[in-house]
Amino acid sequence: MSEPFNEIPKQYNPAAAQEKWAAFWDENNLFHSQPNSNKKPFCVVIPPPNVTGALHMGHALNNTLQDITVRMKRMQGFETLWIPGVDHAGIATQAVVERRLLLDEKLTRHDIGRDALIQRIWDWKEQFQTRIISQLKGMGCSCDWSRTRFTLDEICAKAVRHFFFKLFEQKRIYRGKRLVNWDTHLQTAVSDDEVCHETVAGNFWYIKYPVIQPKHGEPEYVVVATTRPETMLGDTAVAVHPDPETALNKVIGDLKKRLAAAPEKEKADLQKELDETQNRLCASGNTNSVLDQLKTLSQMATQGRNVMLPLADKPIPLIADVWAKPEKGTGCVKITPAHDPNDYEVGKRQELQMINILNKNGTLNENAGKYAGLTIKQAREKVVADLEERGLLVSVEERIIELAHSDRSKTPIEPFLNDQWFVKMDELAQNAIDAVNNSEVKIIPERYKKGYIDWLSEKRDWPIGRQLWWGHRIPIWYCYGATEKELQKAFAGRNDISWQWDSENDVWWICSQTEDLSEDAVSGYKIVQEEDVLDTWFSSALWPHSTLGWPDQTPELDYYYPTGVLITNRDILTLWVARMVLAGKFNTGKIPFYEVYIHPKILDKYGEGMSKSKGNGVDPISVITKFGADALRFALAFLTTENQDIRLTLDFECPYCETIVEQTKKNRTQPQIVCPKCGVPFRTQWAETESDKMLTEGPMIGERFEVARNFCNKLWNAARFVLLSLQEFRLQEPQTQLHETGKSQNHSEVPHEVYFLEDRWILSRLATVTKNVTESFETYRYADAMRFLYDFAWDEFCSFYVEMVKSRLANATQRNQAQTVLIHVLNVLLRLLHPVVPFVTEEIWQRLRLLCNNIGGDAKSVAIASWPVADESVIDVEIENRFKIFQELLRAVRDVRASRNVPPKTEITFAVRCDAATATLLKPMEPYFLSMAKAKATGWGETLKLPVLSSIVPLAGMDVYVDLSDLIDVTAEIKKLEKEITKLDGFIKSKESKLNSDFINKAPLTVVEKERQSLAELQEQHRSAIDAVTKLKTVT
RNA sequence: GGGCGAUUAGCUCAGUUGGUUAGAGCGUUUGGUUUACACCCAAAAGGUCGGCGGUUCGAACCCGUCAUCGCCCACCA
Repeated sequence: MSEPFNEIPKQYNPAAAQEKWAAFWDENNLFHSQPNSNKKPFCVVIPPPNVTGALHMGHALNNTLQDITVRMKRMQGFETLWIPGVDHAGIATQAVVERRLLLDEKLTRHDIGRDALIQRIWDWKEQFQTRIISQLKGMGCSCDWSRTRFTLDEICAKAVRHFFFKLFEQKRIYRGKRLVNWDTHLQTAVSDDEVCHETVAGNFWYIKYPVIQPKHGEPEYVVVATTRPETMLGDTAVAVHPDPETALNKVIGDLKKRLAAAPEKEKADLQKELDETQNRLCASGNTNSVLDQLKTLSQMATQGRNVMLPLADKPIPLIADVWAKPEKGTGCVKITPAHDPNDYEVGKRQELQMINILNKNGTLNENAGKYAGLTIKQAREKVVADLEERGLLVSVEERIIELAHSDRSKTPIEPFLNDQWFVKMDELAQNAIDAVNNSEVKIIPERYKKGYIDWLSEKRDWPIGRQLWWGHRIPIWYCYGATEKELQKAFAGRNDISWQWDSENDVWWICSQTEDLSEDAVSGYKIVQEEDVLDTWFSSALWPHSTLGWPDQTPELDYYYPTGVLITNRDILTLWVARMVLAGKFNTGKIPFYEVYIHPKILDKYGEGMSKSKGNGVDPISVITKFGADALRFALAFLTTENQDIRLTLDFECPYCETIVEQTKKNRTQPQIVCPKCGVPFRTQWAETESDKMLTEGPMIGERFEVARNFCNKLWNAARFVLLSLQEFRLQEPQTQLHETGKSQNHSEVPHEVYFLEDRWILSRLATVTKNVTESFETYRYADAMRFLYDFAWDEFCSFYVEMVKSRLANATQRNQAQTVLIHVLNVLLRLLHPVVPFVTEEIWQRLRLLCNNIGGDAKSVAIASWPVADESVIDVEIENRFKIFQELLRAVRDVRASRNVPPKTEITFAVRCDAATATLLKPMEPYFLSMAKAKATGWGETLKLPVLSSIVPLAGMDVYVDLSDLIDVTAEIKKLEKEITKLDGFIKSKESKLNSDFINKAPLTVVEKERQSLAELQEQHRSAIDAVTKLKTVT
């Protein structure tokens, strides 16, 4: 120990403890785990953070909760393994690196090529993996760092290959067309999550499509409406509802129902909508009703009639499809299967041609005829102009439309038809549904189960390809022209190669389970690998078993799998959790984890989620620097309740003058902020330029972290008190083995009389708290556990037990026993707190261990000391109730002191009128009234010689008379008592009426009895208050 | 449009299966350097539990409904 004991600082120094104990745990390999047949396994896999950037408070929460569970399990004697790692996060990571490339060097990925880009992403990944791991270590996470994995490393790659190969062999993988969100600027597909909808001013064009050879009574045109006229070049049909009358009537019926049930506010709008829809049924003047027109068109559609697609000048079919809603627009809709997701579905149903009119860079391609080469915007203008010229434009409406934009490039998204690899979900999804439905996998809180089941129940096939460079490349090679015999010959004797014939494209798909194939693997033909990479979730779906070595039957897989619990965020319950369950079942036949705990979301002070794009994310290290890792963890755990998200109000603090600079939406993304008070600029976490980085960083502060920091310091000081006492008076041979294992195993053998009331009280409370804390942590009720610990440590241990034990420590004959209990309680408390505040507890525990040798058994760290087990035999309700009376009395006396402004050094005297039993109980506590309230008791019991001038506090079952002699203000006393009497009157009246009602017949007997007793007590209090007033009045 | 959650003291939140007078921290007020702690101690003030209706002997809690806020999913020719 570097510090001599007599120099225990008054304030806990988190930075020093963090550094020292992190190194100590590391050197002693405490968190390394290996299969051990003598112990039960407990394994947790980290939700691998994306290597896109540094961790924020959301991660801090996630990992704090995991570490709490993991540390507790380890102390409970499980062979505990927490596997760390990071995720390559395909799209997101490639995008940040590309953006950086463009920003710094004005280059695109096409300029530098695939290999160079990937190299840059690896560099990025190395940088952020290092940062992330150091953040996790800084937080105190007890991961087995020797098992750190990356979703793109060889071990994970091997698992990905095996998974893919197995799916391929079982014909669960197929290739199909799919519309992707195409970012024409970045020239990449982006996921649905990376699309944001923005409202923009747009137009709604009504366009005539001429009917080819209209018969008598048939319309000459079909009018369709669109916000995207240029896409008409890719139209392959116009749709009308097959039975518009029924459909329209159904809509009208629904609207009427909604109208009847709607709140007043919405009625006007609904009525309008209903009127408009109903108008479609009626003919006006000499024109047919909308419905009649649609009926005619619907008939024409069934006859296989065509309309002329203007500008392209080619016939396209009029089709009947339910997608065309008779209540919307003109009731007819143009179908552009290659550029609209809904139209694509129609196209598939109706077997329409799908014409892609776009190039990947967002210009029109040769399918657009004379419009080829124009940008979308140019093409739109030209198309509209041409239509107008030909008289085919009916009208234009202005309209606010929601347009999908790429989150990354902020340019509009184009739905773009692409070849895509899919995994069939039917059976796989069903297995994952079953696992949750039959509670093999338990989702906590249970309400999240529904989302999981609903999502999987759609059984939508999983598109697994991404048009990216960063990721696991799809292990498929294309071979054109070869015969199956040639393939058989090329891969003779290889069971790690499988192939299928793609009849649509006349090509062989060759899938390799292990190694990459060279282009001449099939002699006489050049084979080429698929360019696309796999969806990131394809590899993270395997995380629980791939990290343990699957597909190899490693001892780890055998021992640790299925893992214990997965602790994660709610928004990846489907994308990730569901897929882990289905992949786990598919690959190993087993579920990946028994429990899934979904924790709250971290919100900022405005109630918004933290995200990189908003800039409201906060680096946990910034909080650690200011308050310490323990405070960070403590605060987060304290806020983790079952159904409330965590709102964190964080503000900047000027590093020079400590002025609080409120974080606003405006300044939260700025690299530097000028302190409004001292005028000196300081940097924030967003500092990027050299000059900004030179500034001192202003830490983020928040009330919740202060509270937590204060708690750590309180614990530190309570321990300091114990340690100082032990330094002065070394503990003699302990009377009992209370502190040996954290369990007061021998306590019940010790006669109760040996212990003082406060000893029995604190031991009873400790047992209860141990039980409560354990139960709460085991059921992921973190906030409950924290409350138990906080209240016990602060209010019961520090404010009462430590205070009361002081006099006994000064007494040589009583000292040993007091110290024994003190050490025992502290030891158990440290263990219970250790999972949450590992550093401060280790620091204290190690110091304690040096002074009393056997507090930890064999354990050299509290991290591997045994978890306390509540000894329920010491729970003593009677003692706890008695103690409550003492506390109440003490508060009453203190209150009199405080409210009468009696100087702290002035001793006061008091007497208590109570029954004999209470008197017997309280008499021995006299010294505590003296030491804790500087109040001397002059009498206890039924008959007392009472001081004449006293403040009287009526309590349940007793009255306290505090002698104030010359300090008393009789008028004020009377006033106070009269107020009390009024209050009591109210209570008594309400109780009386309650007891005169049906209550006594219907409520359970115990409740009625309780009420009766309570009334009696109130009446007694009332009586004594009246007496007191009478007495005081005689004095005046 | 579908689903989920929230609304309790000035602020941030607890509140077990319905059962005495609804709790905590911060903030506020008062008084304090009482040999662990001013990151502290002692005490006080502060709430018709979002509105309305219902069930019940009894509702912060259960049911209905309205209002406000947030999140997720789907969709918008």
